[in-house]
Amino acid sequence: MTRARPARRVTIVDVAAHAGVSTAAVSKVLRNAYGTSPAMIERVRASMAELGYRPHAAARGMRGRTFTVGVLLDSIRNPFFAEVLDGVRDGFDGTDYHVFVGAAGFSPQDQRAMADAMVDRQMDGIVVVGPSIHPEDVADIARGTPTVVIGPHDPVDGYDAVVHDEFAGARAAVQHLHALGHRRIALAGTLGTPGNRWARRPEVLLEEGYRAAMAAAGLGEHVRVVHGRQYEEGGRESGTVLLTGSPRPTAILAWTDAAALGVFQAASELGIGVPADLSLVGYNNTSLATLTGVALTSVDQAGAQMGTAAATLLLERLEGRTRDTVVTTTPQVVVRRSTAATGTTGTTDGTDRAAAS
Amino acid sequence: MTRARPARRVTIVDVAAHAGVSTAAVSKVLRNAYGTSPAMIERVRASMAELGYRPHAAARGMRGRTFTVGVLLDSIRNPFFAEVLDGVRDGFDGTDYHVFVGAAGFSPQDQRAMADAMVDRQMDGIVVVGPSIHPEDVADIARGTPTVVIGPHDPVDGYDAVVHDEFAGARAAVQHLHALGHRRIALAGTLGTPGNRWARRPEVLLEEGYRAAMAAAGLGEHVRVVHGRQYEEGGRESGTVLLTGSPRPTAILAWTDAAALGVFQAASELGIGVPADLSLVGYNNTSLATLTGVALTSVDQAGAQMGTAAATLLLERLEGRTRDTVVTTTPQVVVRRSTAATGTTGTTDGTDRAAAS
DNA sequence: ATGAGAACGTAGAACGTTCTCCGCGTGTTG
DNA sequence: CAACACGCGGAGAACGTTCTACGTTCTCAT
Repeated sequence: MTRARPARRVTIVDVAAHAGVSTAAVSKVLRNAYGTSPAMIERVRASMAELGYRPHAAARGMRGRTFTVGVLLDSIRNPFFAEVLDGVRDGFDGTDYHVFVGAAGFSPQDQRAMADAMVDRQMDGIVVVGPSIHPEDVADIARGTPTVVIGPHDPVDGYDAVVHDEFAGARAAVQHLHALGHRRIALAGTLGTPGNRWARRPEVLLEEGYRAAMAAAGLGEHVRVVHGRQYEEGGRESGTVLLTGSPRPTAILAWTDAAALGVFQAASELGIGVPADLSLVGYNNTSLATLTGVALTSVDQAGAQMGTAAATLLLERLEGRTRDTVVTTTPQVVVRRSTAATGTTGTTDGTDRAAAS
Repeated sequence: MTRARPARRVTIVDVAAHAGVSTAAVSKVLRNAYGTSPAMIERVRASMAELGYRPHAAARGMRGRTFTVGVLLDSIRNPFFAEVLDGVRDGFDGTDYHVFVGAAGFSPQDQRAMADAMVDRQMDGIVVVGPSIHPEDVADIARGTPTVVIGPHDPVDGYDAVVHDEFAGARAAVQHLHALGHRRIALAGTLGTPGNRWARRPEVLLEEGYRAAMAAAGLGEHVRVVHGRQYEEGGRESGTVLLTGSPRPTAILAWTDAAALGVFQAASELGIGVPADLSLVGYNNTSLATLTGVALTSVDQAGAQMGTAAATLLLERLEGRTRDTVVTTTPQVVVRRSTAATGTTGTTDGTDRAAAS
């Protein structure tokens, strides 16, 4: 009513007194546990509403659940994560769980510390997105707290995973480019985060898929891979290397939309037109792909869907499932204006000298 | 050592037993409170290390602090928030506090619910970034939990604020453009989030600064303002409106980098070159500004610095300060390649017919 | 009527901290 | 030498839940 004093918190005890029942009864209503009559539920609910009761999460944490799940990632800056997060939030919508994000930074120590912080705060579940943090650490944490990993394809061990079929995604991209007549299709890849110990990271599968698809299309001799750093700068560096090399590729698949934009930048600087002289395919189909008139063709990986899947898996774990489960999502090439058929320009020099990575 | 059984948590009791002291003593060491000898501190510390003790945040929450602060924002997607968050994390670096992000979405109800969730989890402090959430709600929450608001210029009431001088920023942008010879300088602004009840939101000050600067430069008759929606789409719509109107502006100041990219897109679609036919200035100087060869001139608002300032203010509050404090950061125009002097192209038609907003 | 269950509620002990007293030694002072 | 202060450490009561036991009452077949 009046905003008055600092207003001591309304507790279960207050509600119990007001409703004329025991605290245990109130607790039961709260958790809709066994042993409550409709009449009592009604009365308690009314009291809770009237008093404006809100459960004290910390106190809950001492006994049971905190109704909190943590999403652990390296940086907010990655637009793909935004999609995943939306999916996770969606997946928990309608439940009593709240989602908090921990942006841990890139060092393994910091990431481990963040994970510990989540555990210390009695979070009920943790979603690790992107191959942050060491796999052993994940297994370690999963021993105490239900955990879902989004990204790496390594065999799970006491936790669940949501993965995307990068192998198929790379294949689809190569096929798309090959269908347009491209033969010298290069990959701007990455070696991944230093210190990362996952073996089967998304980038690894993507490269395997690329190589396999090239071989299957009879383009094995045109395989060309450059490993760059993260984000735009990495893409720009890789792009420069690829586009100043000889023979120059007519198409580049980048392992990330951001990297693709970096390649685009390198191309502009070299006076190479996209898609006239170079077809460019990104990966993840984030908002970057549609930005700024680039209209990047990109492989969609349905980040939101992956997030929702992670939420569902976590909820199942919280319900008691113990068998490790892996969910795989499938890619889809979204064609925009950064890819075009070859031969639309005279840049092709006919020679097709091979160049392996 | 051995990873062994599910490993019951190491508690203060275990540490006490191991060090041969009371739990109270351990607690004192933990909080470096009064009444401890160097010898005892040493012994307890050793035991904590050996046993791998980590404080149980939920239990702490029942009594004192949880060493947790929450950052409340609408969406992770905003790259400016990424900068702010980095600043906040920086500001808490070296302390025992951990930072968690709540992405609440755009509805006032959801934002309030998120704030409540943070309070329920006994977070020690809350940073509200961007004019999310109602001001009355903020005041309400601040009554129980130290709070810092980043963005709006409304008078504070029981909390602290970090604001940026958008008035000066807009003025600097206009001056920059005017110095390049531009006279028909338009503003692609916004009406802000619907349902938002802050009166002096950043956009409002920005528009005021724009109008004042135009007047001061004797360009009052060229003032032209369009209010669009959020992000790229909004910028694109506004850009289309402005660029198809007559007389067409030779320069546009957008209230956000994303909006500026939208304007850029609209310009491309209309065959209007940047900066040849149109000079474009963004706001916030986020990573978007450097992306994709756009090389956007933008007004830097030092997001990281704002975040750090917020952290500092919060720490001070937690130390006991009660007087409301406001920190203001100053803007700086970062010139890139989206602005150029007029007259470099023949598009100028000489007529300078006025057009008020 | 009687007893067996089911249905409904309650008491009270955790959970892991913090923090207010309280007491014990050991000087220090009048 | 009594009185007192001070430095150090401990006992134990919170904090707001959950949940296991355990009563009590009701239902219903025998």
